[in-house]
Amino acid sequence: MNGFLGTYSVSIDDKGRLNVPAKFKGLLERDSPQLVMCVMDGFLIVFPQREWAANEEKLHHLNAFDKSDRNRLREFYARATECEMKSGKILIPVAQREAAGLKKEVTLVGMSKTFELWAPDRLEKTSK
Amino acid sequence: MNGFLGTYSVSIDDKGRLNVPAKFKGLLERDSPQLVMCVMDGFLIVFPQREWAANEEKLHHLNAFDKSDRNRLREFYARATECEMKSGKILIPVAQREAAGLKKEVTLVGMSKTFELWAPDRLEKTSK
DNA sequence: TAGGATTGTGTCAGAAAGTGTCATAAAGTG
DNA sequence: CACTTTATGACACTTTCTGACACAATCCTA
Repeated sequence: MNGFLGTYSVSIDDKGRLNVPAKFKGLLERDSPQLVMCVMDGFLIVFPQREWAANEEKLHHLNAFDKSDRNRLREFYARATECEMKSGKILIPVAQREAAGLKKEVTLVGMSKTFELWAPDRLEKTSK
Repeated sequence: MNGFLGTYSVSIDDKGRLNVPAKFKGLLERDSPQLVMCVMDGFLIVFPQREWAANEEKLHHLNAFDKSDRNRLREFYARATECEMKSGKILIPVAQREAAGLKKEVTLVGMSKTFELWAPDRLEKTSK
Protein backbone atom coordinates (compact mmCIF):
# COMPACT_ATOMS: atom_id res chain seq x y z
CA MET A 1 0.00 0.00 0.00
CA ASN A 2 1.34 3.39 -0.72
CA GLY A 3 -1.04 5.73 0.93
CA PHE A 4 -3.81 5.44 3.46
CA LEU A 5 -6.93 4.54 1.58
CA GLY A 6 -10.45 3.51 2.39
CA THR A 7 -12.86 3.41 5.25
CA TYR A 8 -12.59 0.96 8.10
CA SER A 9 -14.78 0.36 11.05
CA VAL A 10 -12.65 -0.66 14.00
CA SER A 11 -13.12 -1.08 17.70
CA ILE A 12 -11.51 0.62 20.63
CA ASP A 13 -10.75 -1.64 23.57
CA ASP A 14 -11.63 -0.92 27.18
CA LYS A 15 -8.44 1.11 27.66
CA GLY A 16 -8.94 3.30 24.64
CA ARG A 17 -6.65 1.56 22.20
CA LEU A 18 -7.48 1.46 18.55
CA ASN A 19 -6.73 -1.67 16.56
CA VAL A 20 -4.92 -0.54 13.45
CA PRO A 21 -6.11 -2.38 10.32
CA ALA A 22 -3.47 -4.60 8.80
CA LYS A 23 -3.27 -2.52 5.62
CA PHE A 24 -2.33 0.59 7.55
CA LYS A 25 -0.09 -1.33 9.88
CA GLY A 26 2.28 -2.22 7.10
CA LEU A 27 2.65 1.40 6.07
CA LEU A 28 3.24 2.57 9.61
CA GLU A 29 5.75 -0.11 10.41
CA ARG A 30 7.76 0.71 7.36
CA ASP A 31 7.57 4.46 7.67
CA SER A 32 7.87 4.53 11.45
CA PRO A 33 5.28 3.95 14.15
CA GLN A 34 5.83 7.47 15.51
CA LEU A 35 2.69 9.54 15.06
CA VAL A 36 1.16 12.89 15.80
CA MET A 37 -2.52 13.05 16.56
CA CYS A 38 -4.30 16.31 16.09
CA VAL A 39 -7.74 17.39 17.22
CA MET A 40 -9.70 18.92 14.41
CA ASP A 41 -13.18 20.15 14.11
CA GLY A 42 -14.94 17.20 15.76
CA PHE A 43 -12.57 14.48 14.64
CA LEU A 44 -8.92 13.46 14.88
CA ILE A 45 -6.19 13.47 12.27
CA VAL A 46 -3.27 11.13 12.57
CA PHE A 47 0.00 12.12 10.90
CA PRO A 48 3.00 9.87 10.57
CA GLN A 49 5.87 11.78 12.14
CA ARG A 50 7.48 12.54 8.80
CA GLU A 51 4.29 13.96 7.38
CA TRP A 52 3.77 16.09 10.44
CA ALA A 53 7.25 17.48 10.06
CA ALA A 54 6.53 18.35 6.44
CA ASN A 55 3.49 20.35 7.51
CA GLU A 56 5.40 22.04 10.25
CA GLU A 57 7.95 23.08 7.69
CA LYS A 58 5.32 25.20 6.01
CA LEU A 59 4.97 27.31 9.14
CA HIS A 60 8.63 28.16 9.45
CA HIS A 61 8.15 31.46 7.70
CA LEU A 62 5.93 32.69 10.54
CA ASN A 63 7.44 35.05 13.01
CA ALA A 64 7.26 33.88 16.62
CA PHE A 65 7.39 37.51 17.76
CA ASP A 66 4.41 38.58 15.77
CA LYS A 67 1.22 38.35 17.73
CA SER A 68 -1.11 36.93 15.07
CA ASP A 69 1.52 34.57 13.73
CA ARG A 70 2.09 33.39 17.23
CA ASN A 71 -1.59 32.69 17.62
CA ARG A 72 -1.62 30.60 14.51
CA LEU A 73 1.37 28.65 15.69
CA ARG A 74 -0.20 28.06 19.05
CA GLU A 75 -3.38 26.86 17.47
CA PHE A 76 -1.45 24.37 15.43
CA TYR A 77 0.70 23.01 18.22
CA ALA A 78 -1.83 23.08 21.01
CA ARG A 79 -4.11 20.63 19.24
CA ALA A 80 -1.43 18.02 18.73
CA THR A 81 -0.21 15.07 20.76
CA GLU A 82 2.57 12.65 20.03
CA CYS A 83 1.69 9.02 20.08
CA GLU A 84 2.88 5.71 18.81
CA MET A 85 1.70 2.41 17.44
CA LYS A 86 2.57 -0.36 19.90
CA SER A 87 1.70 -4.02 19.41
CA GLY A 88 -0.35 -2.92 16.42
CA LYS A 89 -2.46 -0.58 18.50
CA ILE A 90 -2.63 3.14 19.04
CA LEU A 91 -3.61 4.52 22.39
CA ILE A 92 -5.90 7.50 22.11
CA PRO A 93 -5.54 9.67 25.21
CA VAL A 94 -8.71 10.47 27.12
CA ALA A 95 -8.79 14.13 26.14
CA GLN A 96 -8.65 13.30 22.43
CA ARG A 97 -11.22 10.59 22.76
CA GLU A 98 -13.59 13.06 24.31
CA ALA A 99 -12.85 15.81 21.84
CA ALA A 100 -13.84 13.51 19.00
CA GLY A 101 -16.68 11.84 20.86
CA LEU A 102 -15.18 8.39 20.33
CA LYS A 103 -16.86 5.45 21.96
CA LYS A 104 -16.43 1.80 21.18
CA GLU A 105 -16.81 2.03 17.44
CA VAL A 106 -14.55 4.24 15.39
CA THR A 107 -14.56 4.90 11.68
CA LEU A 108 -11.14 5.30 10.23
CA VAL A 109 -10.77 7.11 6.92
CA GLY A 110 -7.58 7.03 4.89
CA MET A 111 -6.58 10.37 3.36
CA SER A 112 -3.47 9.27 1.52
CA LYS A 113 -0.72 10.82 3.66
CA THR A 114 -2.76 10.91 6.86
CA PHE A 115 -5.86 9.30 8.21
CA GLU A 116 -8.82 10.45 10.24
CA LEU A 117 -10.67 9.03 13.22
CA TRP A 118 -14.38 9.66 13.47
CA ALA A 119 -17.28 8.85 15.68
CA PRO A 120 -19.51 7.04 13.17
CA ASP A 121 -22.52 9.32 13.69
CA ARG A 122 -20.50 12.50 13.21
CA LEU A 123 -18.97 11.29 9.99
CA GLU A 124 -22.36 10.41 8.66
CA LYS A 125 -23.65 13.90 9.37
CA THR A 126 -20.66 15.49 7.69
CA SER A 127 -20.96 13.48 4.52
CA LYS A 128 -24.55 14.52 4.02
CA MET B 1 -7.19 -7.13 -25.50
CA ASN B 2 -6.36 -3.55 -25.03
CA GLY B 3 -9.02 -2.17 -22.84
CA PHE B 4 -11.71 -3.71 -20.68
CA LEU B 5 -14.64 -4.48 -22.89
CA GLY B 6 -17.90 -6.37 -22.66
CA THR B 7 -20.18 -7.85 -20.07
CA TYR B 8 -19.42 -11.01 -18.12
CA SER B 9 -21.38 -12.92 -15.58
CA VAL B 10 -19.05 -14.42 -12.99
CA SER B 11 -19.35 -16.04 -9.60
CA ILE B 12 -18.02 -15.11 -6.20
CA ASP B 13 -16.80 -17.96 -4.03
CA ASP B 14 -17.66 -18.55 -0.39
CA LYS B 15 -14.93 -16.19 0.78
CA GLY B 16 -15.92 -13.35 -1.48
CA ARG B 17 -13.41 -13.79 -4.25
CA LEU B 18 -14.29 -12.91 -7.78
CA ASN B 19 -13.00 -15.04 -10.61
CA VAL B 20 -11.51 -12.68 -13.16
CA PRO B 21 -12.43 -13.63 -16.73
CA ALA B 22 -9.47 -14.76 -18.80
CA LYS B 23 -9.68 -11.77 -21.11
CA PHE B 24 -9.28 -9.30 -18.28
CA LYS B 25 -6.70 -11.45 -16.60
CA GLY B 26 -4.27 -10.96 -19.42
CA LEU B 27 -4.59 -7.19 -19.24
CA LEU B 28 -4.16 -7.10 -15.51
CA GLU B 29 -1.19 -9.40 -15.47
CA ARG B 30 0.59 -7.29 -17.99
CA ASP B 31 -0.30 -3.90 -16.59
CA SER B 32 0.03 -4.92 -12.94
CA PRO B 33 -2.35 -6.79 -10.70
CA GLN B 34 -2.46 -3.85 -8.28
CA LEU B 35 -5.95 -2.40 -8.18
CA VAL B 36 -8.10 0.15 -6.45
CA MET B 37 -11.73 -0.66 -5.87
CA CYS B 38 -14.10 2.18 -5.39
CA VAL B 39 -17.63 2.15 -3.98
CA MET B 40 -19.97 4.08 -6.18
CA ASP B 41 -23.65 4.64 -5.99
CA GLY B 42 -24.74 1.02 -5.70
CA PHE B 43 -21.89 -0.63 -7.58
CA LEU B 44 -18.11 -0.92 -7.59
CA ILE B 45 -15.50 0.43 -9.99
CA VAL B 46 -12.15 -1.26 -10.31
CA PHE B 47 -9.19 0.86 -11.37
CA PRO B 48 -5.78 -0.46 -12.23
CA GLN B 49 -3.38 1.34 -9.91
CA ARG B 50 -1.99 3.52 -12.65
CA GLU B 51 -5.41 4.69 -13.69
CA TRP B 52 -6.33 5.50 -10.12
CA ALA B 53 -3.19 7.57 -9.70
CA ALA B 54 -4.16 9.60 -12.73
CA ASN B 55 -7.47 10.49 -11.10
CA GLU B 56 -5.81 11.29 -7.84
CA GLU B 57 -3.53 13.68 -9.63
CA LYS B 58 -6.51 15.86 -10.43
CA LEU B 59 -7.07 16.60 -6.75
CA HIS B 60 -3.58 17.78 -5.96
CA HIS B 61 -4.57 21.42 -6.04
CA LEU B 62 -6.92 20.99 -3.08
CA ASN B 63 -5.82 22.21 0.32
CA ALA B 64 -6.13 19.60 3.05
CA PHE B 65 -6.51 22.32 5.68
CA ASP B 66 -9.48 23.91 4.06
CA LYS B 67 -12.69 22.47 5.35
CA SER B 68 -14.62 22.10 2.13
CA ASP B 69 -11.59 20.92 0.17
CA ARG B 70 -10.98 18.38 2.87
CA ASN B 71 -14.52 17.14 2.56
CA ARG B 72 -14.04 16.60 -1.12
CA LEU B 73 -10.81 14.75 -0.55
CA ARG B 74 -12.45 12.58 2.05
CA GLU B 75 -15.27 11.71 -0.24
CA PHE B 76 -12.77 10.57 -2.81
CA TYR B 77 -10.46 8.57 -0.57
CA ALA B 78 -13.07 7.10 1.71
CA ARG B 79 -14.70 5.18 -1.11
CA ALA B 80 -11.54 3.41 -2.14
CA THR B 81 -9.72 0.25 -1.13
CA GLU B 82 -6.54 -1.20 -2.48
CA CYS B 83 -6.73 -4.75 -3.68
CA GLU B 84 -4.92 -7.14 -5.87
CA MET B 85 -5.49 -9.98 -8.25
CA LYS B 86 -4.06 -13.15 -6.73
CA SER B 87 -4.23 -16.57 -8.35
CA GLY B 88 -6.54 -15.02 -10.92
CA LYS B 89 -9.00 -13.87 -8.30
CA ILE B 90 -9.85 -10.61 -6.63
CA LEU B 91 -11.00 -10.55 -3.06
CA ILE B 92 -13.84 -8.15 -2.50
CA PRO B 93 -13.83 -7.11 1.17
CA VAL B 94 -17.02 -7.59 3.14
CA ALA B 95 -17.83 -3.88 3.36
CA GLN B 96 -17.60 -3.44 -0.41
CA ARG B 97 -19.62 -6.55 -1.08
CA GLU B 98 -22.37 -5.20 1.08
CA ALA B 99 -22.23 -1.71 -0.34
CA ALA B 100 -22.82 -3.11 -3.81
CA GLY B 101 -25.26 -5.79 -2.71
CA LEU B 102 -23.14 -8.54 -4.25
CA LYS B 103 -24.20 -12.11 -3.69
CA LYS B 104 -23.09 -15.15 -5.58
CA GLU B 105 -23.55 -13.81 -9.07
CA VAL B 106 -21.83 -10.66 -10.27
CA THR B 107 -22.05 -8.86 -13.56
CA LEU B 108 -18.82 -7.37 -14.68
CA VAL B 109 -18.86 -4.58 -17.24
CA GLY B 110 -15.75 -3.41 -19.05
CA MET B 111 -15.35 0.36 -19.34
CA SER B 112 -12.11 0.51 -21.28
CA LYS B 113 -9.69 1.79 -18.63
CA THR B 114 -11.71 0.46 -15.72
CA PHE B 115 -14.44 -2.05 -15.13
CA GLU B 116 -17.52 -2.19 -12.96
CA LEU B 117 -19.01 -4.79 -10.67
CA TRP B 118 -22.76 -5.00 -10.34
CA ALA B 119 -25.38 -7.02 -8.60
CA PRO B 120 -27.30 -8.30 -11.65
CA ASP B 121 -30.68 -6.97 -10.50
CA ARG B 122 -29.32 -3.50 -9.86
CA LEU B 123 -27.70 -3.27 -13.23
CA GLU B 124 -30.93 -4.27 -14.86
CA LYS B 125 -32.86 -1.56 -13.07
CA THR B 126 -30.29 1.04 -14.01
CA SER B 127 -30.28 0.21 -17.67
CA LYS B 128 -34.03 0.65 -17.92
C1' DT C 1 4.03 8.28 51.84
C1' DA C 2 0.60 4.54 51.64
C1' DG C 3 -3.39 3.26 49.30
C1' DG C 4 -6.57 3.66 45.69
C1' DA C 5 -8.09 5.15 41.36
C1' DT C 6 -7.11 6.02 36.74
C1' DT C 7 -4.41 5.48 32.64
C1' DG C 8 -1.31 2.80 29.87
C1' DT C 9 0.99 -1.87 28.17
C1' DG C 10 1.79 -6.83 26.70
C1' DT C 11 -0.16 -10.90 25.52
C1' DC C 12 -3.25 -14.46 24.24
C1' DA C 13 -7.39 -17.25 22.70
C1' DG C 14 -11.33 -17.59 19.77
C1' DA C 15 -13.73 -15.79 15.84
C1' DA C 16 -13.78 -13.77 11.46
C1' DA C 17 -11.64 -12.69 7.16
C1' DG C 18 -8.40 -13.73 3.59
C1' DT C 19 -5.20 -17.04 0.73
C1' DG C 20 -3.30 -21.09 -2.05
C1' DT C 21 -4.33 -25.02 -4.41
C1' DC C 22 -6.65 -28.53 -6.71
C1' DA C 23 -10.39 -31.49 -8.81
C1' DT C 24 -14.10 -31.23 -11.50
C1' DA C 25 -17.40 -28.97 -14.62
C1' DA C 26 -18.24 -26.01 -18.41
C1' DA C 27 -17.02 -23.54 -22.43
C1' DG C 28 -14.31 -22.66 -26.42
C1' DT C 29 -11.37 -24.31 -30.47
C1' DG C 30 -9.59 -26.68 -34.52
C1' DC D 1 -15.39 -35.06 -31.57
C1' DA D 2 -11.02 -34.78 -28.93
C1' DC D 3 -8.39 -31.42 -26.81
C1' DT D 4 -7.34 -27.16 -24.48
C1' DT D 5 -8.57 -23.41 -21.79
C1' DT D 6 -11.43 -21.28 -18.39
C1' DA D 7 -14.61 -21.16 -14.45
C1' DT D 8 -16.36 -22.95 -10.17
C1' DG D 9 -16.60 -24.87 -5.61
C1' DA D 10 -14.31 -26.99 -1.96
C1' DC D 11 -10.84 -27.67 1.38
C1' DA D 12 -7.07 -26.71 4.44
C1' DC D 13 -4.48 -23.23 6.04
C1' DT D 14 -2.87 -18.42 7.50
C1' DT D 15 -3.57 -13.87 8.96
C1' DT D 16 -6.13 -10.38 11.18
C1' DC D 17 -9.47 -8.64 14.56
C1' DT D 18 -11.58 -8.44 18.97
C1' DG D 19 -12.21 -8.71 23.78
C1' DA D 20 -10.27 -10.01 27.93
C1' DC D 21 -7.00 -10.46 31.48
C1' DA D 22 -2.97 -9.47 34.24
C1' DC D 23 0.17 -6.23 35.28
C1' DA D 24 2.91 -1.48 35.31
C1' DA D 25 3.09 3.42 35.75
C1' DT D 26 1.15 7.68 37.24
C1' DC D 27 -1.52 10.75 39.81
C1' DC D 28 -4.33 12.19 43.64
C1' DT D 29 -5.71 12.41 48.26
C1' DA D 30 -5.76 11.29 53.05
